[in-house]
Amino acid sequence: MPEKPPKFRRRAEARPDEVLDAALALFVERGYAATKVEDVARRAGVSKGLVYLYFPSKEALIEGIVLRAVTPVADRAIAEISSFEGHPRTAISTVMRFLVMRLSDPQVMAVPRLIMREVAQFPHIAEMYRREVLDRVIPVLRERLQRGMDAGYLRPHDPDLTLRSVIGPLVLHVMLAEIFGIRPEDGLAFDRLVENHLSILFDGLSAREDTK
Amino acid sequence: MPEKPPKFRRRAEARPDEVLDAALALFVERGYAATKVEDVARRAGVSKGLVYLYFPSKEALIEGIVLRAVTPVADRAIAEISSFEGHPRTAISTVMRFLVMRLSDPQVMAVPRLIMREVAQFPHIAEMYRREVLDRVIPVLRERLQRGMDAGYLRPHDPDLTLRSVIGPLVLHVMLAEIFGIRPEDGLAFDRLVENHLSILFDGLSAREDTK
Amino acid sequence: MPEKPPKFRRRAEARPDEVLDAALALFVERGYAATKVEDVARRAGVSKGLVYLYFPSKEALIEGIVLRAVTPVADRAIAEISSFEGHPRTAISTVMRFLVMRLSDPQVMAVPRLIMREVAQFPHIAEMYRREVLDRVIPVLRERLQRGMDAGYLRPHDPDLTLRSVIGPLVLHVMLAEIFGIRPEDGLAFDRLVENHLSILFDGLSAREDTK
Amino acid sequence: MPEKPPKFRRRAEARPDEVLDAALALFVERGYAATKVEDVARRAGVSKGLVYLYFPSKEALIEGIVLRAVTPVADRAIAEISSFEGHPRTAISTVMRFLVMRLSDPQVMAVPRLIMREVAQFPHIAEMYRREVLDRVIPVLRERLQRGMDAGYLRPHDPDLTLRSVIGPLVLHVMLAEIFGIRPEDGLAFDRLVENHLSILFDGLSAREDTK
DNA sequence: TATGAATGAGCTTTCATTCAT
DNA sequence: AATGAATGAAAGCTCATTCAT
Repeated sequence: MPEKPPKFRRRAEARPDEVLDAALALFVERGYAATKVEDVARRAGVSKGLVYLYFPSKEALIEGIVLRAVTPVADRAIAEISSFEGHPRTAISTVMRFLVMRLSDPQVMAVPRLIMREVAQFPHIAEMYRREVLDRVIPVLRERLQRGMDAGYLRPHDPDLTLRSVIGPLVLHVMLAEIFGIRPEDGLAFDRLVENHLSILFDGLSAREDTK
Repeated sequence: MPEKPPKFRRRAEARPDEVLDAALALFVERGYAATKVEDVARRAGVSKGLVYLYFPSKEALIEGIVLRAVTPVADRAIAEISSFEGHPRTAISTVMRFLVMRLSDPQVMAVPRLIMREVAQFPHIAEMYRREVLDRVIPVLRERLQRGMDAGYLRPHDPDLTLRSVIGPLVLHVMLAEIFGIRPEDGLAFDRLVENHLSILFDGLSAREDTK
Repeated sequence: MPEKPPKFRRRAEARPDEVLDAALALFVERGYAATKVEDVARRAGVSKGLVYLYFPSKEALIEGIVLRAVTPVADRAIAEISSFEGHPRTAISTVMRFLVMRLSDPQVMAVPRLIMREVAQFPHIAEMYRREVLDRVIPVLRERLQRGMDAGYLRPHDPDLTLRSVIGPLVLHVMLAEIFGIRPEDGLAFDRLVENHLSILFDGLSAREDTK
Repeated sequence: MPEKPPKFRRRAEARPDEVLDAALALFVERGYAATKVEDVARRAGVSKGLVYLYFPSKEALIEGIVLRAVTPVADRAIAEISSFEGHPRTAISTVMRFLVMRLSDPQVMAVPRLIMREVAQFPHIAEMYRREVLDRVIPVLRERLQRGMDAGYLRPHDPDLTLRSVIGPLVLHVMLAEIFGIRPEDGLAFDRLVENHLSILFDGLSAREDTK
């Protein structure tokens, strides 16, 4: 009778994170619905029961992933936006480049990818995301646009709608790539996207009449 | 016991459409996963078996909805974009206003709402949507931007990336509203969104140096 | 490839009862907790899913069993008690003998056996049993005792407590037999129990002083 | 950081009893099935593992509770019954009043409450209860009834069946109260129950013909 | 002694799909 | 063309029990 290997390995502190890593990988790979809790457990090298020791439900896994990943990014983005004085172009450009740099790390990109694919299914998580990210980032961004307008740097506009013009293209770019597989020939090309977008955003698409 | 005759017998050909209507309503109301085929049947006033007579699977229902709704809109948008000559601002503005007018009809809006919520779950449908809509609209739009650039109406840019700047804000606006419940105080405010966006898109956000 | 036998057999009307019969048999045999819904289905010769077509949950099976079996008996007992005039001894004796006759049918006895074993676990069912049986039988019995007392047939007593003296011995007899396996050598001996009990109940256990 | 020393260290020997106390409280509160071993541990202020050090299984907890509580009562009841000479009415009345006094202590009452609710589920425990209590008390009681009959104090009857008439009402009274929530308006009213029952038991319910 | 992280068999319930009628 | 009874695979979750520490 061969020796059975020890069943246990105590790593209480690391475990929840390991489980979350496994879940993230699988959810991105095959989607939330198609992933069984047992798969997550197997991937994390633990038993099904252990997953439920740390997370009360399968849905809590997605919640945990999003919460873990998203808050720091939001914090950073807010800090970045707020810190800059002067022309908002600098602030927005910096934040956007920072975001893009972070997103270029596939490990990091996995989360927006997941959010994009699944969040709409889970009102609970959508709400959490709104609370943790959108409700914090949007006001800061809106206020920054307002200040830029008040200071005469930006043309008059509705800041609440303008922020859709600021962020929307980035969101659509990721959606096209992740959901529909439509991306530039040289990959995600985040850098080029941002440069192209910022140029349009601030200077407009129209050829200047005086330079025409 | 005399048979109570139906007042008038529905033409059989209308049936699939009625099933699709019922499915659309329910999918939007409670989501695809939470909707049972039996619910769809009941709502359409037919039996479960009949649904399967017209559609081979539950997924085929979503497919049918998207296909039915999306192709005409794409056709129309393509025609619109292509037909305009001169400054592309006119073409893009017209298409966007047309889209927005259509989307303001809740009946029509239901479909993008559904797509937004569910399409990511179904690679099959995502692919179909890409094929039927994106692969047809994107090239036309790209080419129009290219022409505008060639003709000197538009500043130099990468048309492939620029179209994200054109469409992205609209997509984000709908997402914020539908998924996260974030919308302007006066409702969806599509008109104001489009005006604000078009102004930025073509003239930029920056105050003109010469007018400063 | 051998012919697969037809999967279906349509007997919609009989099915719920067949399922209940199977459930009753198994619950009595091995207890509620130890019986899987799948076992019930197999015993009834149907699929697991069918059970859930007629009964929303496993617990609903017990509920269904009790409800089906118990209401008619309660009805009959009430009618019996109410109908008799004169000395309540006759009424009570008749009812008790009727009950005992019914209980001697193992098919019928199965239900009290089940109630005795499981009902305490299910507040929901206990409540239903109280509502359907106890709340209907107890007032009738109490009132009968009261009338017997008013008419001078019975010595003064508290009818509410007395009915425990009337019914209790029967209950204990069944409990001893079913739960603890303690029963007279000649089996359940319901008849002898009832005669013995009725004699004590009405005439007392004490030897009459005047006959001593 | 200095260790906060426990005020006094519980003697290890008290532990099993404390665990049993916790288990009893929880089993009565929410039932055996709904109580997790971990709950018991927490309530007892020990770890889950320790419970298993003292009791080999969850079922052993119930067994321990019943065993601990029931033997002394049985012993006492047996002694009481045996000790009395003369009219068995005195013996039975005394025992019954003693029982009732004990049962009025909620701490004590908890055990019959538990037995009533759960014992039927556990053949093992039912058997133990039969062995420890019923097999010891019943013969004594039966023999006492027999002696009372032989001595001419009691009318002729079958002592084996009569003891059901003696004990049954008490059992039913507790069942109605505990399982179905049916009890006299002034609470359990054990005293009144016993007086009412003893009067019927010995003197019968019928009005004496000669006093009528 | 004492802990509590870890296990995993087991069970209820759901629902898309089938097909006899 | 139409029905709806019947199927059964599939998956989330629980919790008594174990054992490395």
